[in-house]
Amino acid sequence: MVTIKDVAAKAGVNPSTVSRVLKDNSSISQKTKDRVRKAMADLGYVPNVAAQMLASGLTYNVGLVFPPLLTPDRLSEPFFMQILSTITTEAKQENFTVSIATDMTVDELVEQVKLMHLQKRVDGFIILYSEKDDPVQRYLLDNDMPFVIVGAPDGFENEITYIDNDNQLMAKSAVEYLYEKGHKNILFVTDELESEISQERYLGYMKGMMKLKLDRTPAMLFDRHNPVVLEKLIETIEEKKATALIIIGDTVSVRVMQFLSFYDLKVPDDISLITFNNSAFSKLIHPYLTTFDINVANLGRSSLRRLLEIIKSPAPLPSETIIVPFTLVERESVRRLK
Amino acid sequence: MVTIKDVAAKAGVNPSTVSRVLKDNSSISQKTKDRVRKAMADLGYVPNVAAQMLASGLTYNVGLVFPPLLTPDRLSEPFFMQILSTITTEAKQENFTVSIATDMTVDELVEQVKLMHLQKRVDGFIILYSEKDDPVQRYLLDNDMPFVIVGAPDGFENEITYIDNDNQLMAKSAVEYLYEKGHKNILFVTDELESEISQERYLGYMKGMMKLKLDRTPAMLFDRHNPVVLEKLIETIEEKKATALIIIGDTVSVRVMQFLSFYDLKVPDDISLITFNNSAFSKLIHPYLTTFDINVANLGRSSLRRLLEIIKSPAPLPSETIIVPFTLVERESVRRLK
DNA sequence: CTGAAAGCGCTAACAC
DNA sequence: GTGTTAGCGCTTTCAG
Repeated sequence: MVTIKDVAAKAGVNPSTVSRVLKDNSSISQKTKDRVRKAMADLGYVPNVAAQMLASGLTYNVGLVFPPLLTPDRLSEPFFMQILSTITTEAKQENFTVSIATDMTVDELVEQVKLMHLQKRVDGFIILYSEKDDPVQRYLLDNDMPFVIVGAPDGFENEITYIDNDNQLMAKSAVEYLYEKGHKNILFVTDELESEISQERYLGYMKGMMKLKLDRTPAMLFDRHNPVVLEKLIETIEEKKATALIIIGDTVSVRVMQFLSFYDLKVPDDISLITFNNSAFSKLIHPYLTTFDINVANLGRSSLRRLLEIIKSPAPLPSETIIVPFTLVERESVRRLK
Repeated sequence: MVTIKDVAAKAGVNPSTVSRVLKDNSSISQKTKDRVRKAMADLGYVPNVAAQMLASGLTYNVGLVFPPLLTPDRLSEPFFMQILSTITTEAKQENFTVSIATDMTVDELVEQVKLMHLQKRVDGFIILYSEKDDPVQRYLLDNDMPFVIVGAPDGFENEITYIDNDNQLMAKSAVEYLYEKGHKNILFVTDELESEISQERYLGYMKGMMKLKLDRTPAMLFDRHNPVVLEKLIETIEEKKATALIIIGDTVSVRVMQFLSFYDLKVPDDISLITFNNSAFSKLIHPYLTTFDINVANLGRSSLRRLLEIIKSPAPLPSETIIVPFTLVERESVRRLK
């Protein structure tokens, strides 16, 4: 194995000089930098991270924390692989690597995170979910470990950095888009009401409807295992003469579409549909879904960038919320009303 | 930070003794082991991995290599998140962590793998795809880096350890299952013919049909962007009076189902459908799919276990192919013929 | 069965 | 600008 010493010998300098060149230290003359770099290249030198870690206390590794898998289906959402992939790619550019924490429950998750922290395996974390009173957040906060959260702020807004889309604005835009297409009787449909995402999007729907002076309806639940809820949805559609649905996400939309077909409601002929995420599901079957692209690549890139800034900053950085723009992808599920 | 020295002092022994206790070295008396362990617990000692790595050369970290994302949709398959999650969980049990390599092309991928290897960040790799003449495999082989592959053997069978299902047997079982249900005119449908998986499953179909003396049809392609291929599929179904389709996977099946509905063919009333993977897609819309569960948890566990054996073994271990059993999940897409 | 001591490869004051 | 010199925390011969 070729070490810093070999390089130093070959370049005729001291090991510490080589170390400085590695860090592109400004107090080394260009001339010796060139000489040392040449020696490195000639010898095929690659720094040993373990040694670097031990000496510097930095790991050049970040931890990526997935949501607890109580609902295993959740991980089937393409979002997670997408963001994993963009974060890893981005990290490579910065010479960082990525390690994973994933488990069934928050308790096991916090154990993993704790271990990674205590063993000094990572310099910081990116968390891919946000829950109130999350023990993982609590632990990292208590131990001054840098971290950012991808998702909707949910408490701690002033202590934690969040990276997210503007879900309210997105839902509001959905209303406006449908209105432009001639729709006025619009319903908001979701499969759960607790999450920040669902609440924010519902709020955006309300705002949009209010601004356009349209008749607002409380959020409709879609639970494929609950007949009364399903019944209620159909009733409301008829009663309100709804011509368009804003649905919480791609996956749910596919299910809703099939559900509607059981009642002979065709999308988009009888009813239009607009949704969020632009995942692989939106092009699974026809009609392909008109959907908001949440720009996962950008979410991933921003979260890693910001985390590295926090890690590298000597003084604690102020928390902030970073908003990533979205775009509307028009496909086949919305039709223009005359 | 509490170090091995603090523990040694507290327990009244030499640091090297503490180190030995950490490794559960057999030459330490039970008495001192107990004493040292108590000291560790009291002080809340956690070994510093960087120091361990540097001194021992081991990292207690494995690399997980995802397929190149030329076809980004591929990562939408729930398989990848599932196996990522089982491997990480399993690794934690063994006190290992997991790092990720994922990128757009094999060339970038091999760069990442190379870096992880040269920097000595990992002790070995698990590769989640197999391609002929894959540069990643080549590199690891050339550099004596331990690794295993999850997927179908595709060359190098004698040098590399594979973990996979028996895809031939699975497809053969599909034929037999359909036959029991009264089906005789059975077609095999896939979205691509090149991969080992698709070839193996097709071979299994052929074997099964042959054994039952049924009429075999060449593999049918399903390409949603190619009208002539689609046309051909429908023609063949009519011509052969097919009553059942064996389809390469869940995702494709959902698309095929919708395609069939355009021609007024209902599943399972007019035509039955059996498929593979048992991912979230198989319960996305009705009829829920009858599908083979490939037992991802087992694939993940076996691959990690085996990799650790290879890593820990002083002498090179013989390569082998590990077959993980599958199970059939009966749902709604196959009906019994009278 | 346990202790002593020499590193593992690199970093970071501190000199000059 | 560059060299000197202690370590970082742990492992691993080698003694005894």
